[in-house]
Amino acid sequence: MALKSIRPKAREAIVDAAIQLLARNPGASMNEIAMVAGVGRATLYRHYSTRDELIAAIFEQSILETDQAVMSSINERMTAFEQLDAMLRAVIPLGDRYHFLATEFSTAEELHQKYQKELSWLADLVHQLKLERVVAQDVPIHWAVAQIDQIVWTAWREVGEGRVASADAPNLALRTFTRGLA
Amino acid sequence: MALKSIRPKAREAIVDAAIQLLARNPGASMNEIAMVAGVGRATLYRHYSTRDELIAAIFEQSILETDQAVMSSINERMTAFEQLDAMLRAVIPLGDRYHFLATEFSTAEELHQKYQKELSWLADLVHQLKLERVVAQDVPIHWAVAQIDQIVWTAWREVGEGRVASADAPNLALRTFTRGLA
DNA sequence: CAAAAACGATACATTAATGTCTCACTTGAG
DNA sequence: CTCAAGTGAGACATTAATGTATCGTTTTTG
Repeated sequence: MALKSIRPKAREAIVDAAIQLLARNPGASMNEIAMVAGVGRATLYRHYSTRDELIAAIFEQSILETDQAVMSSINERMTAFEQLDAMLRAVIPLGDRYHFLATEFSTAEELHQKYQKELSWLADLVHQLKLERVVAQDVPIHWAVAQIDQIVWTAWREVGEGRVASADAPNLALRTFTRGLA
Repeated sequence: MALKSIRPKAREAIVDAAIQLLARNPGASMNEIAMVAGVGRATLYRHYSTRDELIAAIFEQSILETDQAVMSSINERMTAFEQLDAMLRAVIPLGDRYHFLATEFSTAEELHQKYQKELSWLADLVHQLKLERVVAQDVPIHWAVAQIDQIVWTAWREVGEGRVASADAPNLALRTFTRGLA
């Protein structure tokens, strides 16, 4: 027999599969997740002994990855507009992870705080964008944050389904955010 | 004893409760729905003998209500832009129903066709908006449709949570769609 | 007021998912 | 090669939700 499943960090495969499934369908079962991860259900439970634990891990990893992607793509000398641009380019390829955060699964306190921290970072960015007159003064912060979330998620999905080229997506997203569809 | 539950069309109360719950949490149980509807679980099953049947009913009612709301608010003499404006004003108060459609629960064939019909109506509107140069030519149709969905849903939620006045929401939505947040 | 219809409450069977456990097998490190 | 750790498969108990059925009560209708 030729190649059976190599075993390159089962945990990664599990987390990836879980993000992929749960971002689209929050009710996906442990069984489905294990199958998509190419792993036995027992193995899944060996790594994450409950569903909540798995979700918490995903949540944490999603925060980590998006945070790293964003932070390594921006620097202090950029304007807020440039940061928004860079952030979109960095985050759209991680759209599933990003959206997982936005739909906010977990109710665990510790994770909720990390999530709030991410949110307040976004709110700060929007605040800066207002100072730079990229965003109008009378736009509610929550509204702007919600728009960013949805634009990232939509961009990711459209790229994934082949309706938008991955190179075009960040431009389309940025433009939609600032100037709408006109 | 004073007033016990009057019985004004249990079906309406059930459908309303189901839309309200399922729009936010697609995994809501029949028990929760019955409780929110102020109705015994048995009564719920008397009206809708399976969960799928209930969801189909909600789906149909959501299409009906949004369709009526839109159609009675527009007419042939309006420009596409005016129709978009009227449509947003009519549909934002029905945001939960609208979003229920957008997340597309049911896989039943008949309902799927009705849904596709709604979608193609939207796509036509976007097409007209392009002719009127309200939407740029190079914006993908799916992108525009997704933006409309999300803007309606966000507007409804922000109004529901008291962060935006209901009178302001349609303006904010329309403006975000056409000119972005600038 | 009286019959019929709808209701709430409750018990029950069925199903699907969660979480636990065991056992035989594969892989990798020493 | 050998042994320990990790794995897949599957049996099993537990739990939660679904769907069915019954019974006494309330509401409606005529």
